[in-house]
Parts: sequence; structure tokens; C-alpha cells
Amino acid sequence: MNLAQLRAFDMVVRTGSFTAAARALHVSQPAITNHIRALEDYYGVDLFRRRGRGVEPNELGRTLAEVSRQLFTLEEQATDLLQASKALRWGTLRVAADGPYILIPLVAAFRERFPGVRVGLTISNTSGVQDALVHERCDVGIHAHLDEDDRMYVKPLSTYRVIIFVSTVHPWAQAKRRSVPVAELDGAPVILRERGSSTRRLFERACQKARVRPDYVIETTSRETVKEAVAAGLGIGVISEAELRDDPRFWRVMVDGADLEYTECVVCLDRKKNLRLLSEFFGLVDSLGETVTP
Amino acid sequence: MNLAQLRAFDMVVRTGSFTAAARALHVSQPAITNHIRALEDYYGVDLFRRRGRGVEPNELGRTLAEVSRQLFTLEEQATDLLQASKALRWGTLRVAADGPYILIPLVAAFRERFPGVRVGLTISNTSGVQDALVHERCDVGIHAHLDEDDRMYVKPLSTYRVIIFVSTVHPWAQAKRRSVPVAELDGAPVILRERGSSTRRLFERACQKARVRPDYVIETTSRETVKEAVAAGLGIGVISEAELRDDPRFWRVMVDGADLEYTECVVCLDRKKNLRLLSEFFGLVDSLGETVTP
DNA sequence: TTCTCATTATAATTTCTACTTATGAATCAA
DNA sequence: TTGATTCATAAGTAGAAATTATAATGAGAA
Repeated sequence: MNLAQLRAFDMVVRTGSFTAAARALHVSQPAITNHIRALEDYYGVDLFRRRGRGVEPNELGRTLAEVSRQLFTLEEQATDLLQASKALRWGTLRVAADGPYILIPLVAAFRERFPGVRVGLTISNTSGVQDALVHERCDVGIHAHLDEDDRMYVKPLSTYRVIIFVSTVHPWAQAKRRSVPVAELDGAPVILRERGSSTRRLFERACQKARVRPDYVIETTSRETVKEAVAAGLGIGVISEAELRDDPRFWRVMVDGADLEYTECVVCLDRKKNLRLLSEFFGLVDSLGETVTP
Repeated sequence: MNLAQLRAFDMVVRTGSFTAAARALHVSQPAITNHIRALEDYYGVDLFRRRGRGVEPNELGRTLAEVSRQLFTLEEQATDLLQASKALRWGTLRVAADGPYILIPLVAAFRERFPGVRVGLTISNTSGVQDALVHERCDVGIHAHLDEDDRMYVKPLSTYRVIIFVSTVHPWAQAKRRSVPVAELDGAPVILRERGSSTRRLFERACQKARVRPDYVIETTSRETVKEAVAAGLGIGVISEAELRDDPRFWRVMVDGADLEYTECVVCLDRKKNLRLLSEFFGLVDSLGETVTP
């Protein structure tokens, strides 16, 4: 037994005629005859009383019709579910990001466009996002793009710099220095984020390249902690310019002679880039391109 | 979407692996891959999280799995119904007969052999049975076989004669005559059954052939009425020897010089003779062949 | 890390199902 | 009886869907 046979059967019961069922299902009349015959022959039973004009289900046919009616209700449920998912009227988009700032306007726009789709947010650091993507704990990631990865489909958003910042009582702030040469960081007390953070990775890489060795006095998983430590005068903070809101307690300083630029990207598994859910998200990213630049 | 795809999907969810699902469904692993891919591609959705070892349904996959589980329950109901019908553990056999006497032992044997199958009985006359067969108001008929009919599959049961009978006070009974020449019936008061009865048809045909014209004083649709009328001395009764039980009120008489033999047969539409229900019934007729002869 | 095993994905081929058109047979209404 | 309608049958074709063979991928062990 298969769905085509059962559908033919169901329609014949409804219309009371093979010909009418064929028309309703947009197939030829022999196709219906064959389906019904296949059912009847395979099980060695009769389903209809053949009459000159049309047919009429017998007792078995009527009983089977009841079951098949219920079955098609469920089949409709199944296709509805898939259709709704296709049309993005249902489902969940799981987003992982290495920071909340860029993420929020994108998610807001997505929610407005597809109110039926729930959004799951995970904030961690760049490598955490990459891991979530690879292991499919999320559908789309937003993170600093540092390394190429063939498995990933990547769409650049905008470019930021990693900067350093100090408390307003720090000499650099007192001197109102807008930038310092990278060499001056040698041995300086630096407060920065955990391994896996692209901020840290970029900063460390730049220092190595410049043969400069800062003193990493505090390492923390929290951006807020970095800020509080710097505010307390415990050292020099390392952060993305995108993450340092205006704050009277801090003084921003650029690092001269070091490549600290990075590009924040929207990323997904290349294999999944054509899923409606994701292609719509990427479309949204395109149309919002400028507005998400802080 | 079709059942094969959904079945593949369901089995993958259950086993957690394409390979295991393939084994369970006795198909190759690429067949499963193709089914799942067809579903995912057609609706532009993801159903599974691919992991190194096996796969895991995502949210949509889990939701769809619930619906498909219910759907297969119904599908099982449908096939069960058909299977039960095939195995004759369910259903109805509608029998039409031109008299109760031959019918009863057959039906008793059938009921014993297939307790799950209900039997519907209709008693009328020969042409009533034929009409019920042609218009599929019954599945099998038992009636006197008088005319050939290509549409019918016929199995002879046993041969009977139409006889006449009189009240014990009738001169023929008084004279203990075992038979009378057909000519003696000319003008005699005869009580017989309705048009459509093969008893009547045979008798009329024989009389015409012998150029004898009885006086048809009473015509009735009921065998019992014929007997009561004869018992009351209203005339000569015409009946099948199979239908006249021993009764002290009556005297049996054979008609000489008239062909009043007929064969009682089991009949069904030729088209339906291979249905399990009917072939089993005919098999039963074979095995009971002798015992049903009164 | 690197190797190995288990699993899924892809490709090419073949088999088989299911549809179509054309036609025949049967039934009912006029 | 005829004509219209309907189901059944037959032959041919197209398209699924299966298979085998092989590649790619990821997890776990050394």
C-alpha cells in the first residue's frame, strides 16, 4: 500500500466515481483503476460495488475510507509543518555571536520580518561561535573573521579595530595621547580577554610580530570585567572599538605600528547557506548593510 | 512527500542513523540518503544535525517525527484492516438463496471455519437471487440453475426434482398413487409459487411441453402458504422435493412424463470468484459436497 | 597529532513503477 | 435499440527509486 493508492481510493469514495476521482487528482482514469486494482488484488479483497454509473464502497471500503480520511488529515499536518517551515512561518533560528553589539539590530530586523520564527541567541567568543557552527549548535554565527575555512560561507559586515583604553587618571590620558607606538607596550600591565577571543588573538599576534611582550596581569572571560579592572586603574585594557561605548571613566588610545584591524562577519556552514531560513537572514544582512555599523 | 520518504525519515529518527535505518528497511543506505535529501531539498529545510557518528533530528525533525509516528499508526490500522480481510478474520459474506434448506449447513460450516466473518442471509426465489448477484447486493448465491450466464461462475451442488403433493384425504393419497402421468394435471387445481420461482418455472415449462393446462388456483410467494393451502385441501401443491419435509398431512406424488429435474448451484460473479472470501466458500462447498444432500 | 573505522554523500547504472493514450466492454437513460 | 457514460484492458513511455561502487567526512584510539 502506498499514499498514491490510498489517495486514489479516498478520492473515489468521495466522488463515487473513478472518472471523477481522476479529474480531481489530475490524472487519467486508468491510473485510478490501476491503483484501486493494485489494492484489491494485493489484499485479495473487494472495495467497491461496481455499478453501471459510478461505484460505491462496500463495507470494507467504507471502513477503510474512515481510516484513510484520518490518515490524510495527518499527512496534511506533516506537509503543513514542512510548508510553514519553508515559508518561515515556523521554526527557530539559532544565532551565536562573539558580542551583542552588532547582533542586536540584525536580530531585531529578522524578528520584524519573520514574526513566526523564534530566535535563540548565544553570546561567547569567536572560537566559541566557530565551534557552535561546526557542531551545529547554531545555524548562523557572527564573529571576527580571522582564518579561512572552506566549510564556511562568510559574508563580511564591517571592519573594526582593536584599541587599548586606560583610566582617565592614567598618564596617557593625562597627556591626552591619542595613540602610542606598539613598542611602548613592552612590559606594560595589560588586561585582556580569554583565549579564544579574537580581540586577544589579534593583540597577541600584533605584539609578537613587533617583538613586544606586555605583562598580562588580568585575563577574564567578561568584557565588563575588563572595563571595571581598567576603571580601577589595574592596567591597560584591550578591546574592540565596537565594544567600548562612550564612558567618561576611560581614555581611548590607538596602537601605532600594529595591524589590529579585523572584520566582523556573518557566517554559516556552506552546506546550509541555501536553506530558506539562512538565505533570508543573509538577505537581511545585505539590506541592512550600512545601518549596523555603529 | 510520499510514504517511502516519510518512512525513511521515521526510521532514521528511531535508529539515529541512516545506515541503521537502511538495514531496518532492507534497502541500501543511499536510498535513505536520497529520501531524506528529497524531503529537505523540496521544502528547503534541515531535518537532521549531521554528526560524525549518526545523525540527530533538529527541532523541525522532532516535530515532524511526532506527526509521522501517528501517521504510521493509522497506516498500520489500514493495512491491518486489509490484511484481516484478506485472512478472513474480518468482513461480511452476503449470501442469497432461493431456499433455506441447502443453505443452512453451508453457512454453519463457513461460520465454524471463519468465526470472524459475519454472514448476511437473504432468502427469496431464484430470479431474486440472480438479481442480487448481478447488482452485487450479495456476494454468493445459491439457486436452481436453469439458464446459462457468462457473467457467472457456477458450481453445481446436487440435483432435485420438482414434485407435487396432495392432502392425505385427496383421492391420489387414498389410492396411494406414487405417481401420476402429466396429462392428468390438465384442469387440475394447482397451488404454486410466484413468478421468479424456479419451481414454478420448471413446472410451467413441463406442462407447456406436454400441452397440459392445469388450473392455477392459488399463487403465493411463500412456501409455507403453499403447504397450508394444500393441507386445507384447496388443491395440488407444486414444490421441490428438497423443500417438503416429512409431514403426515401430505402425500407425495411424482409426475410421470415431465422433466422436472433441476440442479441447485452455488453461484457468484465470475469476476469475483478469486476473492479469498469467495474461493474459501467454494472450497468449503467442495469439502462438504455430499453432506449437504438431504 | 595521525591513523583507522564507521558513517554519510555522490555518481552512474539499471530496474521497476506509474502514467498516458487508445481502445474495448458494460450499463443506464432516452 | 441507440447513444452517452463509465470502468477495464493493453501497449508504450517516462520518470522514480533502487542498486553498486566510490569519495568525503568526522569520531575515537594510539
